[in-house]
Amino acid sequence: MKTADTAVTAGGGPAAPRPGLRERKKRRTRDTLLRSALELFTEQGYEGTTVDDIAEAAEVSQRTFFRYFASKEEAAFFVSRLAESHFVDAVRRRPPGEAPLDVLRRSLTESWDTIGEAIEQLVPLELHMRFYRVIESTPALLAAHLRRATELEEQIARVIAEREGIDVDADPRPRVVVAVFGAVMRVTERIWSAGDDVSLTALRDLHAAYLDQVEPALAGSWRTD
Amino acid sequence: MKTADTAVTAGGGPAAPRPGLRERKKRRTRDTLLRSALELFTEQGYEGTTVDDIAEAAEVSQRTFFRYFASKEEAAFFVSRLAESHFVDAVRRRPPGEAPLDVLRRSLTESWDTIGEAIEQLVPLELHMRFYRVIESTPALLAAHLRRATELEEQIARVIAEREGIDVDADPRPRVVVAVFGAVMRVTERIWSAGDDVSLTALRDLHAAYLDQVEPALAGSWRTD
DNA sequence: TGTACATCAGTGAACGCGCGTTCACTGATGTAC
DNA sequence: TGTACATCAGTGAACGCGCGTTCACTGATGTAC
Repeated sequence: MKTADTAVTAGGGPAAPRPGLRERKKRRTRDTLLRSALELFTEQGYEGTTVDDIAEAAEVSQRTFFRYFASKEEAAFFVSRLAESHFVDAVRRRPPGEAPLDVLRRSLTESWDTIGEAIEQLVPLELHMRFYRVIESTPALLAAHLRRATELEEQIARVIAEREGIDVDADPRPRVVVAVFGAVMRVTERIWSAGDDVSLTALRDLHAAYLDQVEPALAGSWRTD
Repeated sequence: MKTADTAVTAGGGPAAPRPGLRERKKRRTRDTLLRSALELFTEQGYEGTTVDDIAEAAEVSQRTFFRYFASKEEAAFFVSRLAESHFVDAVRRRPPGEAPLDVLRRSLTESWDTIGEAIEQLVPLELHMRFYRVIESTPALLAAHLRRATELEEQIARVIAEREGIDVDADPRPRVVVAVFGAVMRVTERIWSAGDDVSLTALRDLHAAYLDQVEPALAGSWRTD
């Protein structure tokens, strides 16, 4: 299984020349496939949707689907990939000297501020949010999501270590702080996906509240409340 | 996909009457399947091993494999399941009043003390340790492992909440402390599996060292070292 | 503006593969008397 | 201890399914002159 070379082309790059007709057609085909996939996934479930279903909904051949996505899973996580790269970029841009945990926290806030528009270029944001809940409730997707999250964490730990000028393999702190932050993210994602409020705001609030509970949760005793 | 009714029968129960011949044969068949599976997985990889391969190695039909394990994945995680239930039992047995993080820490130490023998009843411990590294290096298995870990964490969070007499859905702390603990576990598992020392002791030491780094990692600034 | 050629997105059909299921059956173990 | 019957582990063969691949091909877009 090779990775298809469908790069996430987010807006924002410095005035890319308008792509040719062929290029625009390609992007349209890809976006149609993507939207069809997410719509079917949310309507009839991930497992209940075959690649043939998606191709048919997008009115292309199954062969064409695989030209754009190396696998069904890659299509499912295409938008997430975009969001993740936004987050990593935000981490890279934080001013030096900022405390690591604050770097993560602020990068998240920052990337959430802008990610919405970027996603809208690809598929309706509301569709993405609904699909996010499908991920949480589909064992195979949740598993893949967690594995991907682990890979992202490793990447971010390296960025943090570099910022701090330390060796990621010698000092446990970069991986630990990122793992803790990620653990809180995943707990809140799960709770959010089980709740009624599908909005991004609800997820953000939940995450902030839980992050504030890390210190109390690790405290010696909980009796003090 | 239904779960096969192959309960993990660990030793320790109060003097179970010696099972009949049929029962002993069943256990032998299951253990042979299990050992064959783990051996093949470590030798030729998880994906490189078909269910037919396993059945053939165990000298039974493929049909019989599925009588014992609902899926290939279930066989892969059979031993892990045993270890997990040991851990949960240990958590349940901690004296009341102990701080939640200490409960987790001590339960792990305690269950690691005894889990080795229990595993040996099933398959050679050394084989299990080697297979654990296969999990970490096989995307599909790592994904499944992480999903399972998440489920286990939810279960433990409920036990902790019950101990503390609080509502797991109203108070974030149980899920947060368990998630943080679990995050450290998984970071250390990954590092351990990439290293040279396959021993359980190495994993234990690494975990203890990393757990001690949680507080420093969350500290405002790292400059103080 | 027009022609000739190169590139490459999309096609259709067929295939390989392994997981997990279904069927009707055999023969060993367990139990009742 | 022996007989008759019930239970149930294991069999063999075939199948359905969907993912992802392979093949030789068509026709639209891009480019050179």
